[in-house]
Amino acid sequence: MKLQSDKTIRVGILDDHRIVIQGIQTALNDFDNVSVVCAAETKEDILPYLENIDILLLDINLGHEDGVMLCKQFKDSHSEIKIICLTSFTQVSFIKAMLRNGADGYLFKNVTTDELINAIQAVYAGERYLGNEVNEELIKYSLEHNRQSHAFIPKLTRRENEILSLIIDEFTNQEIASKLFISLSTVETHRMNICAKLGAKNTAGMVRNAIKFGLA
Amino acid sequence: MKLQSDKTIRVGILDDHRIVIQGIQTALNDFDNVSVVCAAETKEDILPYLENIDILLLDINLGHEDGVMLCKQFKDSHSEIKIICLTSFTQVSFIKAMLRNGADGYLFKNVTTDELINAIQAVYAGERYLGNEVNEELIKYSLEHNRQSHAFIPKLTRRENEILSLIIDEFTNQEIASKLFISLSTVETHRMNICAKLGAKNTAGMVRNAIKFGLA
DNA sequence: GCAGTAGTAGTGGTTTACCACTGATTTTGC
DNA sequence: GCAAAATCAGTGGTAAACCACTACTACTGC
Repeated sequence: MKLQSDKTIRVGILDDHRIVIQGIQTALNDFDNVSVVCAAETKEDILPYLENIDILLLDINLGHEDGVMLCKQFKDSHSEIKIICLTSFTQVSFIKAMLRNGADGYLFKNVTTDELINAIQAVYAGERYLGNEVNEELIKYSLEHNRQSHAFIPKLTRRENEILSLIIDEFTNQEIASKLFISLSTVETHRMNICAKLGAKNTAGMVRNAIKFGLA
Repeated sequence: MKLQSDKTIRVGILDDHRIVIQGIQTALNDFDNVSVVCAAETKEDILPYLENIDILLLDINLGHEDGVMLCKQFKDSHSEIKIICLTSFTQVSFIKAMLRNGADGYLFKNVTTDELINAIQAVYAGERYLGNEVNEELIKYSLEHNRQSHAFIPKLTRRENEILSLIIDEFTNQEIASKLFISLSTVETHRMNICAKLGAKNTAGMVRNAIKFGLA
């Protein structure tokens, strides 16, 4: 299969899921003018190759590393490189963060081969490319401030996490209030909010779900 | 490449990330005796195929659907099917939940092709297979959390276990009394005894310790 | 037959959690 | 610098949990 450009586009992959790397390589294999020149699972492994690739496909969730930060670092050290974020994260906050940090494209991992190739071509040509579903997500977000989106793991605030831990450690609301130098009613308010966020009806469900979601 | 078994193992994939599906298909492509017969992104899409596959590779985070629940549903409706969880979630709570819901294997998505094949073979042969890193995670967890649990696992009576389950399922004492056709005070008595046996001071500690001791 | 355990049930409390509101102040994100 | 989120705090009430007792019955094992 032949692409418009005559020059071969050198693509690098940084993703800690080997299955994903394999999937991308297979998808791009049929295209003569795109070549996967390196695939790495960590920042250290990809660094030596950065100077020899045109486009980097970058995941956000890289085990202990943060793809959002890496995007900025790579763009700072290698300004000529184009970065397409390829991730499972559909939250608008991540899309915005990546674009703010210099990403040239954003695709969800349910991308089709066609769209992946389109994205690579567009970004290589200097355009910005967002996947169809990415655009949909952005539009949906701007229309209705959909806070919950598809957050599978509820996100608690710093204070809520603090109080949740104390609840699980068997402290009563009054004890927590004294410990944190806040009033009883404040603790009760937080407690209600935690319950709601965790989809629980009472203390039992709250603790159960907290452990289930790995928040404890 | 030839596997031990003569019969072709029919594999199905349920994952909402097409790249992942593609990666698995590629990885399994080289093996004659394993065949990916279907790949779906939603529960509805996979349902018609369940009767014709031996092993299902199942993700946990499926957009709006919950893989943990689906595992139980599939096992209930198709008891002969083997399920291997293939996911990014490394939390022990998810591993336990999947195994409790009947999963036969658990792998993280950074699995190698070799290990994926090993897992499929083992599970097809009736064994349970957990990935190396999955095992490491479980060991790490048990070292961190279960210091005393080896020494002392509280023994609850049949009735106490019954009531504990209902408490964890967010039922109030009154609701439990009605459900079991016993009086409120009986439930309260049992509840006090459970608390004492689990070394807990209140509902939060009771649920926490019940899960810690593996009673939930 | 008797001790031990499990299950049941009661009285009469006190303490805590749950809940629906409202609203102020501070911090954070664009 | 504005808007949103987070944090803090209150009223006033109901529901539920917590607690210390006692005590009957049925079953189990020696």
